[in-house]
Amino acid sequence: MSHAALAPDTTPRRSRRKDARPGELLAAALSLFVEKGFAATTVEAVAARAGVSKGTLFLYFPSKVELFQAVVRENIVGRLSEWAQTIERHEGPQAPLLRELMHQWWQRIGMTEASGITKLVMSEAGQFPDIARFYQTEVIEPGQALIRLILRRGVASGEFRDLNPEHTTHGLFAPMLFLVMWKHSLGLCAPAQTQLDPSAFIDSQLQLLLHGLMPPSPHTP
Amino acid sequence: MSHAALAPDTTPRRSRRKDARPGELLAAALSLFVEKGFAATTVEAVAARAGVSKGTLFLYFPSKVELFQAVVRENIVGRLSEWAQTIERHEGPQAPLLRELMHQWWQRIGMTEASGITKLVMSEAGQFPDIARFYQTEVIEPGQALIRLILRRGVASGEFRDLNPEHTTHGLFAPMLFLVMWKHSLGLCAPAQTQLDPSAFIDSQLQLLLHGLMPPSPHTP
Amino acid sequence: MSHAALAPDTTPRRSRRKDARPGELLAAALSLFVEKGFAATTVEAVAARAGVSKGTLFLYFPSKVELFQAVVRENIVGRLSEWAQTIERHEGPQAPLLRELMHQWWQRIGMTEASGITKLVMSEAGQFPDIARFYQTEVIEPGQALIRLILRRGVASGEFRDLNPEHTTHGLFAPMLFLVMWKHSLGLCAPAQTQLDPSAFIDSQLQLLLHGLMPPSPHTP
Amino acid sequence: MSHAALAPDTTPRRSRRKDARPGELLAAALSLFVEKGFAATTVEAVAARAGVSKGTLFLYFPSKVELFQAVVRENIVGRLSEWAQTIERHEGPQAPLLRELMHQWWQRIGMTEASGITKLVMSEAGQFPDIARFYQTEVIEPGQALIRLILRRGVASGEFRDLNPEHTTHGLFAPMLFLVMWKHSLGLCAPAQTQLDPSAFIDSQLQLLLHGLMPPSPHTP
DNA sequence: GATGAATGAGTGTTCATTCAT
DNA sequence: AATGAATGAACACTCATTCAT
Repeated sequence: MSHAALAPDTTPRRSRRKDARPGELLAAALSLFVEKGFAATTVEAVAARAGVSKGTLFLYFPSKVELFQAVVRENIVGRLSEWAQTIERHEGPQAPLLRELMHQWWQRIGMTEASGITKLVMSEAGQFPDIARFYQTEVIEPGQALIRLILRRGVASGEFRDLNPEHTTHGLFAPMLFLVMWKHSLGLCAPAQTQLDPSAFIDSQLQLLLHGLMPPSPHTP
Repeated sequence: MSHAALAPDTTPRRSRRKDARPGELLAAALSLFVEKGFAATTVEAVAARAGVSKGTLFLYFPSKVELFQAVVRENIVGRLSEWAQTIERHEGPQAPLLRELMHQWWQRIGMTEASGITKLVMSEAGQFPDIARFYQTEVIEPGQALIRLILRRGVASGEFRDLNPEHTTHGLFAPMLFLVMWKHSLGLCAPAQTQLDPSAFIDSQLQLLLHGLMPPSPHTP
Repeated sequence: MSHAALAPDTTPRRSRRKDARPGELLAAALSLFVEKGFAATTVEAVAARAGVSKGTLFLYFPSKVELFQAVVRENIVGRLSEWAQTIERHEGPQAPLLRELMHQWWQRIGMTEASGITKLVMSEAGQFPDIARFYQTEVIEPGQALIRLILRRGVASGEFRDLNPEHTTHGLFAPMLFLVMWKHSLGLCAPAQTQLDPSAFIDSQLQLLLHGLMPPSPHTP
Repeated sequence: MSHAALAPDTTPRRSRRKDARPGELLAAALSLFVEKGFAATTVEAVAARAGVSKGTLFLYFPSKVELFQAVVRENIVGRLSEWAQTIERHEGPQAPLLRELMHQWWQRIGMTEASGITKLVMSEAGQFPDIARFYQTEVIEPGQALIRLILRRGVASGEFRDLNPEHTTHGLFAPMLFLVMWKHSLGLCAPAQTQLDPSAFIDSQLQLLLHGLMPPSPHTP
């Protein structure tokens, strides 16, 4: 309608929008799936939040299910590599590293919108086994591998006892999972006096776990 | 499978079925709710699995939500009152009681279909506030009250230290929640070597927690 | 179950109830149909109010429609014969008779539950043409005949002018119909200041009509 | 029936239909509501009569009740504002205005399908309080306000006596209500000789009312 | 005769999906 | 590529009617 071609803006509107579309749709879908779950999210609402029509959504994603799967895939990759580097570079005792990582997890994932992805995946995994497999492979297993690496190093240096590594790993995951689910479900309607201070909770759980990991104090007979 | 085919059909058609109906419907509802979640389960499917028509279901349960609540009462709330009695009657130190209760929980809820209900509630609480409040009121709060009672008794007798009761309660719940979510979502597709022995996991978590709860033993040099 | 046979009550319970059943059902149906209309009345509610089971109702009335028709028929007959006698016996001017009859109508029909029948018939007539015909034949036409008789007598004696009798008859019915419909529908939610004093309204309408019926005053040129 | 069969099908399939849809749906809804009443009319039947699917109806009207309200606005409320203008602009005596308006009412509402709406509301107001309140607010009260305005002006100019305005207003409505109920219920099966000429009936009722409203003429001996 | 458990065809309403434009 | 009008298969829930007991 206007003579926009004369303007210096050389990036053509159409094609830039075209490239951006899937991303805008995925972002809209992410926030709605997190907010309302899979069933209660309508494709119309996703399209509206992305500023396109319902038909356009189906141009990029052939069905609601495939949109959901694309959302999960899009938002899972590449979260762990940073921590992998931190761990690899770390020198000194492992306990402060564990403590640091768990608090970082809370700051960067647990307390942010990103924890909604975890909640989403856990909630809908039963209906979408391939999503569960995907998350298991791409997130859970690499995450557990990092933890096991720390534990192995601690055992090797004599800082930790040589306990069952599965139990310890899961024992470290359990409070994080608990916090995520609490935040996104029942915590929403828990009475005020049951409210939870997540950082303090992490601290207390870590203290228990680290104490359990420590070797029997040397001056015990 | 049995030789029953030769026997005349002795199942009474109407009057005697009436007593059995609610149970059949509750069983069908439990398995479908666990399998598909609340929103994705249709009352028609429940009725069909119970071998009756849709209308018949509404003869016994006035709505889908109340059917669900009946399922929860049947499978979970009932157990809580049993445990309340066990706790009330208990004499002696609290640590073995906690251990016993957590293993009973695993045997009677955690490892059964009923644990799917907890997963369902955590997953869909956001969309069905009625259900979330119901579960919070009828299950979570009474359950936490039982735990707090044990903790208080332990503190009173000097068996436990006087730690933050919220953290301890949540710390006891976290592994159970972890097991439930694990079993019903990601665990479904975890590789064999990551499989978890739930009883042993409960044991190890309890050991950590109980150790953390014990007062500094006076006779340690 | 009891030895009631020994008691002196010789009227057998069974048969007496049996004879009373249809009447109890009709009474229950009448009040519910008046209260809620045809569609919104359930046969279950009728049976419950009559103190019998749903199945029993269908023993006496083969369908909801036929129950409805029986209710209307049962409650229409024999209301007018009294007034017919009053009119026949009346001597003297007709105007006070009309006035007396309309106020009696309000006292005996309009303000009582009976006006619900009229409302019911008018409301459902479109769906039940034979009920409409029945009411027309059994109530409306005899009623109009009575009015026409009065008018004819008034004209014969010179008390009334010789106006179109259809218009006058309908003009006398219109305020009664208006009161009935007002009472049973919109009047229910009219604001307080629009409330209507039925007796005063009848008076004012009668005054207009009677004035219109009077012959031109003799001393007018 | 027409020669159109030879012409190519020029009815545009989608985009141009959109403008016509609401009107087609409203027309279908009007005739079905009048024919069967509110409760007995199904949205599916309305859609079918308009030649669209059930879902399409909900594209234009968010609920059955709002469809009904749109029908009322289209067919009745619109007329009221026309009359409001007529009344406002009117100069000279009020009596001919009243006469003109009542005849217009008969031509535009009373004798058309639209009068069935009034009958419907009176019949089903008890079961659908939303509809009753809506009609009361949007039709009855504005209509009465118009009548009261005319009466007030007539009293102010000395054309009318200062009678009870409620009774006079209701007295003017009563014959219209009578005609509507007559047309849509019992009149459907009244014998031929009882048939009513509505225009003449309106005339005669108006004459009575206007005569009653006139002040005692000062120059009568 | 009387019961009440059981049915199944409908209700209004929603929403993923299609397709002519 | 993008639209948005149109669809129709669900869904939870109701209720007149049936029929074995």
